[in-house]
Amino acid sequence: MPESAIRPRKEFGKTIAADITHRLREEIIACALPPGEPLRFDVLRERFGASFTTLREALTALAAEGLVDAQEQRGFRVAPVSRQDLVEVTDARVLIEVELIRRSIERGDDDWEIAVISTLHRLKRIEQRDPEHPLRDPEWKIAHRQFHQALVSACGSATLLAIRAELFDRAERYRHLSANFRPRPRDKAGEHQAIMQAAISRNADLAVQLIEAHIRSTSDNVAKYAGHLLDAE
Amino acid sequence: MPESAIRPRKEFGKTIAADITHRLREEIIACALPPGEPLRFDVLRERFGASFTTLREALTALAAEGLVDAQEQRGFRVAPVSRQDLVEVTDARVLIEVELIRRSIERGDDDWEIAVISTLHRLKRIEQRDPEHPLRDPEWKIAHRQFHQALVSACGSATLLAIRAELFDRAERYRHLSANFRPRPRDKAGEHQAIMQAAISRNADLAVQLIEAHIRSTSDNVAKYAGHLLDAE
DNA sequence: CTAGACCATATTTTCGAAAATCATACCGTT
DNA sequence: AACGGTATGATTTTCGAAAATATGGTCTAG
Repeated sequence: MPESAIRPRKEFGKTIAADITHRLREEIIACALPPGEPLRFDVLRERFGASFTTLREALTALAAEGLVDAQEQRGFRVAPVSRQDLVEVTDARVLIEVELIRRSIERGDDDWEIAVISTLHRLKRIEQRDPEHPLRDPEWKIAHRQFHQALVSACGSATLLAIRAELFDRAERYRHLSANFRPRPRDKAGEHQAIMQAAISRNADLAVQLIEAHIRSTSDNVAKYAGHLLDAE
Repeated sequence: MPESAIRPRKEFGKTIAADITHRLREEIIACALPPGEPLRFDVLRERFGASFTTLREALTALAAEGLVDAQEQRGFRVAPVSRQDLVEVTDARVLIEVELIRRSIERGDDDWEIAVISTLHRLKRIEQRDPEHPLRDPEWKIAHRQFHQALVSACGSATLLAIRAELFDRAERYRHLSANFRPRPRDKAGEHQAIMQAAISRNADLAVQLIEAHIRSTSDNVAKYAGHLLDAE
């Protein structure tokens, strides 16, 4: 297969549809496709090199995740943003993440501790490299996601983890939205370190308190520096 | 349009895909399509009279809801059931529903009270008609769903309501699974009445306690009477 | 000048054929 | 007999044309 060796067509999944779902998700989260933007098939077809129906499948999946808004007979658009939605997402994240942290701290074994410690370690390494604009570094984004994922990974519920992951994605889009206007990243490194320590030392109450503050302060920052974008919709 | 006047093709949505998504969801929840059943396109094509790609879109949407299991390159199947999944769904429902009941009781206005009272009234009316096998009566199912929906409808978060709705659907499938083996329905009418009264009188702690017991006892019944089906998978 | 009907165009939605992939049975070799 | 490779049929996945629907502009009647 000479062609696929040059530029593999399917990078993330076995099917083209799964691949495009993944790429579209990334672009929407990163606000490369801005909120509210109409997703016309002609444009998508050229950009992603797939047919109508394949794109349709991807958009349908993303609509179920809340990243795309399907308007029957009138196509799709990137899910709009709003203050209300930001509040709801933040709120839902706190409710669920707090519970999952508690369960993970209660049930986590050695592997869990190792995962928490090592993902934080990697995150800090990457931050040292370029501490200015972490959100623009794809590696930082992945490492950040993996650290937070590791924290709750021992909760024992795949169902709640899936819900948590969707909410995390939706929240990350808001972080990107405000990244261009935020003067300077606040001290996330310190917060992550404190959360890790509370978790590893099995201090559930403290970990929960820190996580909630972490989620809410991020959200507050978005509202503060991207407020004008939230009202415009 | 003579043909569509005879048998309208799209009953639930403007698009055929949305319509089929709806119909497939109903059949899966009702276990007309049994858990684990392979969903082959030839069969679906004949049964629903739609083309490959339209069916694919519907299946993709249901996969995101957790009612269908997509196995890349090897098609779709009805999501399997298991003890573990039942426990997770029950558990997640309690976590979320309890919170939403609290918020609804705190925020609910007159319209909310009226909705709770009237949906329960309708439910009781239907139960009087045929108290034996409520789950086999489509009207009872709708009324039951609407009562529980009304209870949490004033919570103020569309995001959490959407998550709740998905979990409700997944739980309802388990109820259907055990319905054929359960000797007799327990006293749901009384439970619903008590929940309504606690909610209307703004007794949040009591309402929460009753709802949790309601959800857990339903789940326990499923495990008790459909246990053999859960282990077989 | 406004409201409504009508046409032309743009866009989405649906379809079935064609390509890609998987599962199975068969065959030859060890 | 066990194993590995290969051909065959079944099934999924993808494609672009065709149908259905929405959009926007023009004309006419009131």
